Amino acid sequence: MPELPEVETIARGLANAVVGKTIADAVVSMAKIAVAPPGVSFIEALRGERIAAVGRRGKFIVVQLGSGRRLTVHLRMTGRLIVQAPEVSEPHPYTHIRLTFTDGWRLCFADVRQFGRMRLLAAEEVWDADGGVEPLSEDFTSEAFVSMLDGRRTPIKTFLLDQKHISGVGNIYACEALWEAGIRPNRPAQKVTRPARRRLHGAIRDVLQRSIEARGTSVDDYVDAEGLKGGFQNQLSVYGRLGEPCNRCGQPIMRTVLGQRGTWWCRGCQK
DNA sequence: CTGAGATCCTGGGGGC
DNA sequence: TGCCCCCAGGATCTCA
Repeated sequence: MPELPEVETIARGLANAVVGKTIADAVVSMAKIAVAPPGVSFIEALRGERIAAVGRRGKFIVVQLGSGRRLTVHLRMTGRLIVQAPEVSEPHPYTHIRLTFTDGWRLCFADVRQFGRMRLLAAEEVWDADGGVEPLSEDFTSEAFVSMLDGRRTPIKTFLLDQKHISGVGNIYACEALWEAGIRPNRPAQKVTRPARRRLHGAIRDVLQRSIEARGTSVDDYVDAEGLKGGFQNQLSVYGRLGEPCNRCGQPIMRTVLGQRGTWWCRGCQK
């Protein structure tokens, strides 16, 4: 499941690989995956577009095009972006969209479960009005986070997963940050003490930053745009570690369900 | 504001 | 061994 660190890693790799290239042609083999503004043909609009830049917003990869239009990509659980050299002939399995550049290189969007989307935006289209704060930006201050939790009765972990509040945190990093801060995932957000909120704020930033440095977490089969696995799975403290001893207190890691999501935590040191 | 439940999909795991 | 059933999971939507 690509979350902020994985999406950041992919975006950086993609920037290296495709910025400056010009799209010669696009092939869409599953229509629902490729979304365009009303009356605009996804394929026609992309022909001749130059890739100006590649960035990230929350869990979205944002491709800036020469015309001022943008392409946003959300990978959901199993989506992948693959850069292929001209000499690679066999298509990647489950490829639904393929962009071919004028130099013969290709960018493929593949997705087993078909939940991901590639969306073409009009030049001035506002698309992330509801998006939350970027947790690694300067706007995400400790004070801002502390007050965000006031009056929220929802479990703290559910709060962290809501992209309207904080953009880019998913299941893995919500679990890890709560462990690092020593907070029980089902604690109502408003009941988290102020010192604990400050610890959590630091833990979110720390865990995301460390994962970016490790090029993300490869559980299931996540790989970046260059086909490389991440390394943060070796640093996970709770996620996916049911029954294993806690690194901090030795108690076995628990798994419960919160907001219909698997949740891993330690009864010994998360209060 | 909040939570519950449905929806979208398919590979793979569990059960028999 | 083989087959069927069922479920995970991010975002979004409806309903209570």
